[in-house]
Amino acid sequence: MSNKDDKTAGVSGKGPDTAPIEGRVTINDIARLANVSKKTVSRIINKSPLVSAETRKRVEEIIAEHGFRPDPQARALAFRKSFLIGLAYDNPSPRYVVNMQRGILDTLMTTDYQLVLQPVDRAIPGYQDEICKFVERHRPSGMIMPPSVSEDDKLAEMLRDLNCNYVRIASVELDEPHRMIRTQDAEGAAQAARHLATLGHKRIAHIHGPKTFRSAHERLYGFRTGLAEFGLELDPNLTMEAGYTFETGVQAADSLLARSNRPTAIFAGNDEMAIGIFTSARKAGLSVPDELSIVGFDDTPMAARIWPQLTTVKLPIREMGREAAKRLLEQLSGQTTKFTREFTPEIVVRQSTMRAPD
Amino acid sequence: MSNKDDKTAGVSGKGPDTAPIEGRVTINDIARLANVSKKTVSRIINKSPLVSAETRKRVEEIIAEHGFRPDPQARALAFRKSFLIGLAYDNPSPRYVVNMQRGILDTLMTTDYQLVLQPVDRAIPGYQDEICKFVERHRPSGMIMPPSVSEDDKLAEMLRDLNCNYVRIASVELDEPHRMIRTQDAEGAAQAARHLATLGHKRIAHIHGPKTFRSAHERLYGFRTGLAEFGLELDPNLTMEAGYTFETGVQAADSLLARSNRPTAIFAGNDEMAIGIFTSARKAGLSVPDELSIVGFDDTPMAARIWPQLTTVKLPIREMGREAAKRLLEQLSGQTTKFTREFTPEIVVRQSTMRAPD
DNA sequence: GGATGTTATGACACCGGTTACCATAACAAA
DNA sequence: TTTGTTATGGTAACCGGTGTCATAACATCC
Repeated sequence: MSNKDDKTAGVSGKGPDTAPIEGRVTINDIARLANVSKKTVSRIINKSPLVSAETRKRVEEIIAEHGFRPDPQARALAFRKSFLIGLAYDNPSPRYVVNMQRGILDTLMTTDYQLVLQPVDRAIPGYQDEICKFVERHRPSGMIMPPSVSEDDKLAEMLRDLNCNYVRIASVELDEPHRMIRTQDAEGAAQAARHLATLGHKRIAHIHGPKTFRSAHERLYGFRTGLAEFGLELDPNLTMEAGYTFETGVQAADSLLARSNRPTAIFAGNDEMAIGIFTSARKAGLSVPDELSIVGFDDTPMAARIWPQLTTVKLPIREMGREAAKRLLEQLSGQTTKFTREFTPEIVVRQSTMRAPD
Repeated sequence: MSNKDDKTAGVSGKGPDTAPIEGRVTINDIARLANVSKKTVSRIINKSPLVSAETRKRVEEIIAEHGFRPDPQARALAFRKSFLIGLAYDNPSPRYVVNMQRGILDTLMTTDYQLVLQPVDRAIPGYQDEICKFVERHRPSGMIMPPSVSEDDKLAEMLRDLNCNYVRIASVELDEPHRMIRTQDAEGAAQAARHLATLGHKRIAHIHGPKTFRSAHERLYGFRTGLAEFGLELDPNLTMEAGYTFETGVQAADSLLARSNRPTAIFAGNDEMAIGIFTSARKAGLSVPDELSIVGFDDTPMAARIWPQLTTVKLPIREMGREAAKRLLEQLSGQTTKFTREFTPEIVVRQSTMRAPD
């Protein structure tokens, strides 16, 4: 085997060695061909300013010519930092997860970073340790956390202690701006409120998600605010908590629709629960939207497939994933942005809402 | 900084060095504490038989005591193989993707392997190069390919040329047994046929997926076979191709239901298209299941949420992911199983099917 | 003009594991 | 007793990059 790691490269001064390269192109090959030291090539790869323009140009040409790209594994070892980005999530919606992944991958595509998945269960006490163990062991370059994992301040603190970069996606400003992607859930919920108020509804109910989700608070708050703009108040008796799932949505709606003066419209904290309301309404013999208007949140694919199609509030999940990854890459390159990136949801009006009866 | 890489460790014979360990525990620390060489520790990690039982026991105790685990990055560099498992997929269903990921992660959880995602678009010519570039660059330990990526024999060949382990999940036996996870799609489709035939349907239609998906062939074949058991034939005029999506499902169903002697039952190649049939039926003013029975394939969550709930054929996706990863790990440890692991789908009867009218 | 600073570059150890190869001890065979 | 095997463990080089420090060339200062 030829000694590719020839330490005398660039010293003999006899001009570049043009011996053929066997196997993968390494930094040593480039150094040998360019008649410089490994270290100089390394400097160029890492954009160090301590290289003359002349040398840089020459080496860059050789790099391009041979299609050299530094081995991520080797860099990982030397940098004590892998080129992995972790995604820690507990969101139960496949659509949300897949779109988030897609968005992140959109951004990572052109880089050397890889996305690795870290699904967790927040219900398990000490679940944070699992993530930290991953971070300690694999030293990812950063972590991305969508709700509700993002809402765990303790986890964020642990990551900071481990000196691990991260981006949190949440509906409230929980962290420094450069570590946040913010969604204006309250504004989305307010839009839902305005839509229903405009249609003349007065008895309006809200089924919100678990109090452990900040988004549940935000959406409740925004909905209340939106109604207030029309002089309406959200009746506490018509405000129920459910588990962001289909089944709990059915249950909550069953209870609401059994009342003597039942609501004419219900706003659900997510589409899963909204679809549960359809089922409940059917059981109660109520026609949607004639006798009951329904609004969801998320715009899952189901929203457009169910009948009647669900009016809902839409967040650009994929776009958010893209931005989260961009933010993380910014952090990795040392930038710290001053402003939180915000995403405002938009209501998508379909067929599950209409003018209030009477 | 103390010299942790002390070459004299284990030579002095003065008993183990008990100096405190700073930072992460490395193989050198273990070697020093156990009073043996790095190499011996390495042998033990890699289960080499060339170590005495006594030494092994002692070193293993020290490893356990200090919770030492070899650094994946360093091993990756030395092995010229990263501890990543790639998932190359193009399945449009988020549920499928997420469950597959979950299953694979279930198995990988207890190992040092990480899952990285490689979403691709088979429609792009040369998409295989993208995967191969990933393999060349990151040297994953293996790849897992669910349909329809799994059905690409050229890709499989390219991976073999790159000496990359892989497992294919498909509805037909495309490769050596140890590289396959097989789903009995034909049997699932036959169950759908039997179910409809038993309900007395005669004019039965089938909307199958794109011919580029082997599963589309298998399901068509199985459905035909199942009908034949009841002396029924699948009318070519009632057999249509669509794109495995909601929209194409609507279109195909529109055409079928517009006919003078329309079918009394339709079996769709997947749930997405089946749900499209609901929409089409509603447009045509047909009541499901009274006037039209519908059967899907996949048992997506939507199947149980839509009304009437969809009768469909269910595959244990997550379990399949688990097994695929197990297969891959077997390959990596040198085993080659003789038998293909097979999964047989099961029909889930819900409310979208009933006795044929008349 | 010598001391000092700055820039470009290289030598070398190091990251934390691995393999290739060699050394030695224990034990069996000649 | 000598030689040949086998079991065991050690050393050095290596994987492909990085950091630290030294040095040479050149510009700047008093």
